[in-house]
Amino acid sequence: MEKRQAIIQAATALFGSTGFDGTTTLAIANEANVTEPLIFYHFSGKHELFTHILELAFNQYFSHIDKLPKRTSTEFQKISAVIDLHFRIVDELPEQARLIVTTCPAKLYDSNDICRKKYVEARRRLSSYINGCLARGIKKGEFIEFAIPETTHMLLALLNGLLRQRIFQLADTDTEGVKDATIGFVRRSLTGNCAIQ
Amino acid sequence: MEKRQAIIQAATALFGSTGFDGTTTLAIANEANVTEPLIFYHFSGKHELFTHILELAFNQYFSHIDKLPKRTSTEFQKISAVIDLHFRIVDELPEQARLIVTTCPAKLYDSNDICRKKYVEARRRLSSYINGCLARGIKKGEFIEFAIPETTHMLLALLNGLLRQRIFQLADTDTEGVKDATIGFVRRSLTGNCAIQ
Amino acid sequence: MEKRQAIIQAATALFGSTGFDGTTTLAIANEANVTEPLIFYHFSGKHELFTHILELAFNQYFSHIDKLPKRTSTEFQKISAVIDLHFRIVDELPEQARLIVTTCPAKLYDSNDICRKKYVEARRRLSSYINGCLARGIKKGEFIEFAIPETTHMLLALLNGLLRQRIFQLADTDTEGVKDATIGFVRRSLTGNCAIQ
Amino acid sequence: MEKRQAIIQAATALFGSTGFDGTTTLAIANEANVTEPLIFYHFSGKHELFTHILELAFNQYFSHIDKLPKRTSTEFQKISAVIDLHFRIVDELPEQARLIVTTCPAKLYDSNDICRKKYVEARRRLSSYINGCLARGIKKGEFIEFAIPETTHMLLALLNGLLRQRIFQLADTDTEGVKDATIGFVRRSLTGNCAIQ
DNA sequence: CATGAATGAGCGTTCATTCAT
DNA sequence: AATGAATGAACGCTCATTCAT
Repeated sequence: MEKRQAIIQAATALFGSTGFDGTTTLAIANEANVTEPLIFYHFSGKHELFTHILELAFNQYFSHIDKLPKRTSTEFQKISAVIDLHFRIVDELPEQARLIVTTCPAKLYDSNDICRKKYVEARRRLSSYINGCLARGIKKGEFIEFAIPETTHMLLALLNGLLRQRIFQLADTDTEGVKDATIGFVRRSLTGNCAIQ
Repeated sequence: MEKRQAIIQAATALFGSTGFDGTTTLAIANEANVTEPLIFYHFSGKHELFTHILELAFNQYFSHIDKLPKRTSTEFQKISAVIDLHFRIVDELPEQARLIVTTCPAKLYDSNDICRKKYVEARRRLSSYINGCLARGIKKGEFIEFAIPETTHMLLALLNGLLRQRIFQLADTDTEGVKDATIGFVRRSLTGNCAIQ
Repeated sequence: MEKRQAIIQAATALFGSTGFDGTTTLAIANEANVTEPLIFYHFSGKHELFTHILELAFNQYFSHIDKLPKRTSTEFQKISAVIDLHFRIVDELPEQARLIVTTCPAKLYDSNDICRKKYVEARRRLSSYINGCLARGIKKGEFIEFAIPETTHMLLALLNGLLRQRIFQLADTDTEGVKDATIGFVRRSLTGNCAIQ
Repeated sequence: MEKRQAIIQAATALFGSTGFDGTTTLAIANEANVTEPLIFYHFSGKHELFTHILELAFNQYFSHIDKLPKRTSTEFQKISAVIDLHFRIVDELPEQARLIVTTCPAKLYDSNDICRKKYVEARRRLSSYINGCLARGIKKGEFIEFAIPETTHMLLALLNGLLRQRIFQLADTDTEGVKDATIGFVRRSLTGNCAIQ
């Protein structure tokens, strides 16, 4: 049964670095140190294997989202937590994060594809969390007034962009600094408290 | 000679929707209404064709970046322009934008790949532009003081995230509103002027 | 031990409907509600399983041939019995008959194949029975004079053709009528007694 | 274009001796002295190739049936011609005849299969020809009275059986003799004229 | 007896690419 | 400039069979 795990691990790594179409079942078998037909013994095909590991990856991501704080003294602590999560997740689930950002883009135009469905689901969860924070923050007077859905939308883009940057390591800037800069940046805009903390 | 153009157009569309490995030369030929060998007459192979159209796409992007204002009364006008550019470009170069965001992720781990090189180059140009704005803005007192490279890094992520969101159309939020929300959000954080304009 | 029987039954049905090469050991296992390796426990391989059930089928056919009447008042009663047998056998051994006519044709050119051997054996038995009837019938004056081996040959073809027709159900003509028509037809030709009985 | 012919010829021979499932595309390619992918260039797949050559074979058979005499002085001349055809055809179209009798049995239970359809069509044509002869022969008084559809059915079985016997060469009896014996046998039964001619 | 896991060999098929014309 | 015919290499997948348990 550990060979099944080896297949999953190998497939996650390979799909995550060369994409679905760029990865052959033979390459997966070699990477997992098993023979090719074993992949088809444990999974009904290349596509089902992909679907399986993509679901695993997204489920881990979702469970992190679900663990985001629900009660905090300030709403910004929640925003801060969601930013922090998107920095942490790259270290905690590096293979899964890579799998998602590498394989999905070539499958996002097919609205019945599992990738698209999971992407939409992830957006929905995150969007709902952030939206709630912003609405309560404004109501409480913790945040200044701004367009809530548009700001949520923009924050989602920011989180996604940051995640991708870290995964693809396109820059060499110190990451801790970027996280702090991001949190500060967002805090100033949301709260209107322009002091550098 | 117009058949060469047809090939380029077809390849851009197909690579952009199904990725490099997910697109066959036969599919390109059919889409372009030419025969397969003609692709090899005009280009030395599938990879060279891809390289060619990817360079075309990036060059158009670069020329937009180069046209970004160099002299403006405030530095924020430049920041605003670069944000605006990343909203406009999806409408002006939809096929090219789609090509880049769809095909590159599966090729970004190979540091000799054309995708990686162009990505790095794009980052370099954008980074240098924004970095300069921030440095001058702080010096002039237009912006508050913050860590410049980290903020640049974060703004780059934001631009990239926004671009992808529009290309993949994952949400249905009104775009004009998102652009305004983004510009306002960034302005407040950079200038420390927390009034809603 | 009843699982062994289940395998034999399933294999007979499947080989008989899709042929030897068109039937997989997995399909047999599924149809028999056993696991695949059990087939190899009970039989040394797919081919041996086939050989085994083919022999069973032919042996049942042979034992019917052996039970054909040896003493009758007229020789035509024997001819009539052999015709009757080839109508009855389709109802009595439907799976076995189907197995033989479906699987053998693709194996008849290999003269060492079990199919060829059994076919030749069946011909020999039937041929010998009919040949004897005809010879004795002519001698006795019950039949008119005709070329005995050629007529035997033709009668064998007729029996085989009738058998196949019933198995494949290519026509919807009432079968009882066909049997009577056949018996009458053959009687007239053999006896020269042209009256419709 | 002659390579396409070579594929057709090789496929006809191989399908005809080892059946559809027992013949690999590689074997066909080797027999035809071409490479395997060429088969897929000329035909959309193994099955389409099979369908194509099976249709060719049946069409040749049908055109022979269509050339059967329509006006003759006696109806029995037509019956005699149809018997003669089924002896001749094995020499004239040996590969095609072999293809049909070898490959079809394993496909006859699927009523949507091309084999079944062609078999039914062949039966229809032959049946209609023979039925007409019998009806007119009885009306004219050339034939004695018997059940027409049942006799047609039986004659069809006889023709089929004779064809198969010659193709599989199960006996070594002189063929010319069998044909004469068959024609005489059938004549006596149909006409009631019991004299050996 | 019986099975879950595993495999070597080979299957039908597709791919990017070539070449004679 | 353009194509029909052709191919070497490799693909995803299935096969009959084995073996440790």
